[in-house]
This record gives sequence, structure tokens and C-alpha cells, in this order.
Amino acid sequence: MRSDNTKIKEIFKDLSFSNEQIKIIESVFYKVKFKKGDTLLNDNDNVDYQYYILDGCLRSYHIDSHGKEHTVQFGIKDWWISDYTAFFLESNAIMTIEVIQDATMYRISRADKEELYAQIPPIETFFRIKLERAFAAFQKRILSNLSQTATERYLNFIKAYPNIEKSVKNYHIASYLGITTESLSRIRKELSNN
Amino acid sequence: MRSDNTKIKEIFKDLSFSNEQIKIIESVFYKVKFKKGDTLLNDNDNVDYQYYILDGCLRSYHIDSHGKEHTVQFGIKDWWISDYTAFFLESNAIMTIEVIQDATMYRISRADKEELYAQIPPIETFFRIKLERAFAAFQKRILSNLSQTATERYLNFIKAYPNIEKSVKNYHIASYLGITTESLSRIRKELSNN
DNA sequence: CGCGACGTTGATTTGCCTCAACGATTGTGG
DNA sequence: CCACAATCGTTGAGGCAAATCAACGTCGCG
Repeated sequence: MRSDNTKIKEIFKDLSFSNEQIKIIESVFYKVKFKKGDTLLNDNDNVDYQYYILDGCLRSYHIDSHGKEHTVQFGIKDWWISDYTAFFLESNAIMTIEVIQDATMYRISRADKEELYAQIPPIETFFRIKLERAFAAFQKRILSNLSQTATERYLNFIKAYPNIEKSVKNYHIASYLGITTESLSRIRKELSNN
Repeated sequence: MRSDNTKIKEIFKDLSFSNEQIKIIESVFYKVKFKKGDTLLNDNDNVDYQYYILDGCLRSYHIDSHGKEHTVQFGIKDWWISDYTAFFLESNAIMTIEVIQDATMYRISRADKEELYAQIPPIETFFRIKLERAFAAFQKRILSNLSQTATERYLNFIKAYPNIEKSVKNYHIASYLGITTESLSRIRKELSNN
């Protein structure tokens, strides 16, 4: 990925590095492009990579034993995406990651990331803090889901992710909210009647 | 906490430290004891501590806007407990942590923990890996909840936590499974009829 | 021993799902 | 650029798992 190390600065916003370090970092990120409809990852694949999104839109979802999809995460510019359960446990994928809008990303392997942690400790701290926040956000989302009605969750969603709502299908949102497309449709109708 | 540094070795199992480092670590852990029925933490409290459980049983739960309890975590020997959402985001508690059986714990403050990370980097790695696993486990649990019936979830619970089931009330389990005590009661009756 | 907390059981309600059919929109080849 | 198919979204009827409400056993602590 050489050349535009401005991107490195974008990824690790508040950190600063020596030229030496930037070379190391550049050497482990690899730019990849995907088209709408592509899948980065399929259920049961080995999960060796995490992706930083430069542009585009993706989602990760789990398919349960009844064939139902559960959207776990949407990903847009400046977000990271992977099947974290598999990535962290070094086990096979339980998610599918699909490209919703043409996407450009930086990819880093688990091995390279661990190596980077050892060579540049502030990067371990950077990701540790990111993970702490992701954990907290995920827990909050789950607790909301448990105590709110489908309508409330939908309203929160469109408030929290106005940018995402426009770019994804109805059934993506439904599976993120934990309801069927039919229910989402009825909720929208109900809301527009008021 | 001086004296029994065997505990330090127990907490950080695979790590080894210099005497110097052990002194530092000892100085930031503080032993606390609580009685059954005590609360370590109440909704909206400041969350400055994380606890390592030497002995006893606890649970953390969130009370939603309708007054319903959602048990997020049980804690027994060798587990860590806190309101992680608040601890990580440095915001006020959204959980209550209650002592189910008399408990002895080591307490560490957020500030001391960050300081420890800076002084002894392997400890940051240790907690980073713990968090990665906790994140993965939590995500798996949520996905199971979304695709399984209440009965399946109950069966998984008693298989996964046979030790915990004995020590907690029915309504603790029900609120962990996301159902009412009445439903849990009916599930148990149904299962015993087979 | 008595009282409050906990657990069980029954009757009824409800939010969302399932199944089915029918519009609307999108995108692709001729 | 249109035509037409595939995909996506909407609407309706009916069903179901679990919640709610209410009453009654039972256990365990002071």
C-alpha cells in the first residue's frame, strides 16, 4: 500500500509515528476493493483478516439453524469490520460479510496485527480502547433490544444511523432490529399514519 | 493487600513478574468483602472499579424503563465483574451489581489499571485478550438467544453453568434467559414431564 | 412459629411471526 | 431506452410463544 500514508494517519487518528514505524505499519495493511454483492467472508471460512473501511457499505450477519439472518453490524467509512467472534477466538466464521455498496478497504491479518502490537505498543492501546467502546456499545444495544418494542428500536435506528438507512434494503434493517420485513413494513405504515 | 502474592499469580496465570513488578501490582489491588444481599454498585453510581472474584457469587443486571431486570452476568470464583459499559465509557452505571453469596474480591480502579498498563505492558495484553474473548462470548450468547426457544436457552444454561444454577434464585435465571419467572416455571414443569 | 419472599398454576392477552397473495421497484438484455 | 423478469415491499388472515394478571402453595429466615 506504500504511497499515501495519509491513510495511516486517518486510521490511527491521535497517534503519531516515526518514519520507521510508518514503514512497518504500511507493510501490513493491504488495500482491497470489492463490488456490491460480493462477500468478503462466508460462514465457516477461516477468519484471518480485519478490514478498515475507506469507502462503501457492508454488513455482517449470522445465519441461524432455521436459516434466518441476524444482522450484527453495518460498516461504513472509517469503521472496522470482521467476524470478531471468529477473529478473536481463532475459530471458523459464524458470520457472512456482504458488500452492500462498492467498497474499498485496508485489510490486516491477525498475525500481522499481533506483530504490530509487539513492535508498536501504542497501537495495542489504540485497539484495546476501540474494543472497550465496541463492547460497551454492543451491550447497550442488546439491553435496548430487550426492553424496547420493535417500533422504538426502529425509531432509534433511524435516528442513530440516518446515513445507513438510505443505503440498505428493508430486510437488512429488519434483520438488524430482530424482526421480519413484514413487521417492519407494518411499523412504517403505522408511523406514517401519525 | 500485601502478604499473599500467590493471589497475583492466580489472577495473571501465565505471566511472570519481577519482585519489583509484584510490588507495583500488589499496591493497586485492594481486598474487599461483601455479604449476601449487599450491592457493590447501584444504577447511576460512578463506576471506578473492576472486581476480581476470589470467592462467592454475584450478578450484574440492568433495570429497564418498565422496571424489568435483565441479568447480564453472573460472577463466581476467578471471574471479573463490573458494569463494563460504564467502566469503559467512563459514564454512570446502568447496572446494579448484587451479592448472591458472601463474596471476597480484589478491587482495582480504572486509573490504577491504566497506570499498570503503562508500567507493565504484558498486563495490557492480558486484559486485551480477556476482553476479546468476553466480546466473542457475549456476541455468541446474543446470537443464540435470537435463534433459540426459551426451553433451548434454559437447557444450554444449566449445561454451561451447572455451578451457578444451584446458587441463584429462579428469577435470576429467568432474567438471564430473557423470560419471566412464570415461563421458566412452566418450562421446568414441561421438561420434568419427559 | 409466623410472615414475607419465592415459586407455581391457570386464564387471558398480545406482539410478532408465518403463510399467502399481490403491488412496486430495480436492473438487465434485446 | 424499453420490456419484462426478478427482487423487494406491502397487506391481510390466522397462529403461537411468551407476557400479563391473578390467585394460591411453599419455603426459609428472623
